[in-house]
Amino acid sequence: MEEVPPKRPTMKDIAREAGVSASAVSFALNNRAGVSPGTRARIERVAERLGWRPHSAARALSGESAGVLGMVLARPAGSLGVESFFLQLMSGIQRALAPRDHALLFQMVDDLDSECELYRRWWAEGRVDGVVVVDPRTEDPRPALLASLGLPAVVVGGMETGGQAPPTGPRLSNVWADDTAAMVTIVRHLYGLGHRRVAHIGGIGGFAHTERRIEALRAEAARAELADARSVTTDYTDAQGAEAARGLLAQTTPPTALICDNEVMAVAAVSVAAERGLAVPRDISIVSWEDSVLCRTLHPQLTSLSRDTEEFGRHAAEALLAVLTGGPGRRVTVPLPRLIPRESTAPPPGG
Amino acid sequence: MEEVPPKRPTMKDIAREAGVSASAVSFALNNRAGVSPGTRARIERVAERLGWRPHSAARALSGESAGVLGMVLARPAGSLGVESFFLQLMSGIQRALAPRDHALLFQMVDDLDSECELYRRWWAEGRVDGVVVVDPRTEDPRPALLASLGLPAVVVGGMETGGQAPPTGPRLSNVWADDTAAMVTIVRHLYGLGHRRVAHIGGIGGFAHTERRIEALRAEAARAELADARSVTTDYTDAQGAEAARGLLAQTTPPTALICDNEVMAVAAVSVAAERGLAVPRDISIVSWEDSVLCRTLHPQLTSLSRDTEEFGRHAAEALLAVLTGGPGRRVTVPLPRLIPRESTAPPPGG
DNA sequence: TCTGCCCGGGACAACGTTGTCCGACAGGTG
DNA sequence: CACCTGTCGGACAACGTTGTCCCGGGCAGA
Repeated sequence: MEEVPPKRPTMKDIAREAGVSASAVSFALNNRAGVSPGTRARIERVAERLGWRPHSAARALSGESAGVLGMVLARPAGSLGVESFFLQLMSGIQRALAPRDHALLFQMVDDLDSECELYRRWWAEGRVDGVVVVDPRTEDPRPALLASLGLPAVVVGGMETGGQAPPTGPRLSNVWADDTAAMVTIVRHLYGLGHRRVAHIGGIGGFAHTERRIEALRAEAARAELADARSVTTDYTDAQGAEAARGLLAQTTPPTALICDNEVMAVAAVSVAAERGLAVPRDISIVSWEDSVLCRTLHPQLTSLSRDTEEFGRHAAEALLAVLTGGPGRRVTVPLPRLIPRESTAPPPGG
Repeated sequence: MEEVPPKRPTMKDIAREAGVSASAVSFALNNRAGVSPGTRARIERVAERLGWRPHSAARALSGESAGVLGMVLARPAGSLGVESFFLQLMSGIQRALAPRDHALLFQMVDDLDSECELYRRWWAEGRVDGVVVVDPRTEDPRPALLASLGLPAVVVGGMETGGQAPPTGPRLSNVWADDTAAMVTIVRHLYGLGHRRVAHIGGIGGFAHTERRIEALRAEAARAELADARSVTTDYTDAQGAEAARGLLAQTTPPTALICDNEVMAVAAVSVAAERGLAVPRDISIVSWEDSVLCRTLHPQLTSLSRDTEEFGRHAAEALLAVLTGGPGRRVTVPLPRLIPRESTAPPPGG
């Protein structure tokens, strides 16, 4: 029974022990001039011994940064997939944040409106110094909202479509992956194997990266003279992935290869193929845009696009911290993902 | 170019507009007596119009709660699986927290030591009001540490082993699932199908729930006179899951059924079976302790133990909030998970 | 009409930091 | 010996909120 309530040490405690004033302690511990080396050392020693750390609320209140970044994930209730993407992204963000003494406030909400509402609340409550915005859309209200609130942000996943100017700003950075180039890589891999009818099971329509991939497939198909390279949008779930696969494979001249925007839908597509008596990769090839344990564990192992998502998160955190310290908004492009050919892609039947 | 820096409204602003003092505003907005109904209404109207929200740091500083709960996930770098468990748990926690105006500070670290270090830091910085502790171990330093810091906590996943007293305390609650009963359910399902040689690919040794499941299998096997019901511990990854499955299936009298502590290892086990020419469920039955999209999407679909993880998270949040408001530490048992028989379990060969 | 009481509401301290200002004291110089 | 300059360090306000204290006015009872 530890009934003694442990008191966290404050600067006042340090000042008392070191025989100086509170301001001297503040100067010493913030490495500011105005304190003799001897006193500074003594103060630092006492602080160390007492295990002192600055009280985050007090620091935030006196104008310093709160030391907290926010990240909101808008997902309709109950539609949590098994994508490892977000957990890995967060892992990367935090690995960059931890040494800089910043923490991550994370919240999931149901939709975009709630997300915007939450940004307003966080701003009004002074909770966060900046936010990480994910799942950018082609028509996205968030950058404008955050700019109007003066809340620094980094958009993860790029935002431009067509020739539009990239939405960076004085307090907005942008970290993105080159989906267009990635799609070209995939299509050429399939083309090289002999495929001429390729279809794409995409993610959520209106998401910037979904639209970019659709556009990239269309352009590359036109260039390579592929027939009817169509894209279908889904909500990333296995159910809609399966439904999309069924629709595509039921056509009179079905595609010989499917590109799936995440691994969950790729697995669903494999199941649908089996259900229709099609063997992978003999009768149909399947590519997953996301690599994960799953893709390597399953049989057949899935040909996947592999990117370093943790690294992605690290870049995002760095970009946001740079904006926080007053730097200009910048645009970072992460390395192009690699295509890892495995067992699920092969020449098409009769090819 | 919005160059005007938007100012967040403070109580002072409200006081000025309403023609009262700051303390009157505080009284009115906190529903405390001492303000006439008319003045109260006027103040509330102004606050509403200005979109005022209490500044979290100021509130925290003046002795009120910070409105932040913390959750640490200790995972060795790069061992993030595709388990949807934690994301769903967090989702549930937040759904309970949001209406109570609490936020969740989330951080991932490499190991248990870093986790303890982080609790110390959070405490010293006054960052959190309480923490959610996951992955409890049989020998766990965290409850004692948190108690010594006076930091309220809820342990998710139960902690007792054997007849030990459940570690609840004045500021410690405990939300757990009855793994023993769940294991009994699984074993009886398999026994009913005719299986007499069952093995268990468990999670991380030393984790309380792993040890509980191991013990439960041993006890139930003894009762039902099953031969050699052995358990193997792993790190939850596909790699170790596969290795464990290989080891078990290579025995001279291999088991006819495998119980896997998560879905990733269950999938790995299916692959290993295929690799050895064994068909699921004809030659070997496989049960996954975790249900997810994956288990329903794969072929054969996996017989799984299904629990409402979001509900689990909600219970955890409620229990922690109860402790925060001064309630006694309590022990909550979540509903027993249901076993969902699918295609991966069937009578054993020759059974 | 005077005394006592209750109640609305204002002034002020407190929380733990940071930042500004200014006094004290040491050293060197005229 | 007096003066100036530079540095060390203390006193104090500020941040936005909550909590305590107290004052003044209205009302009831004597």
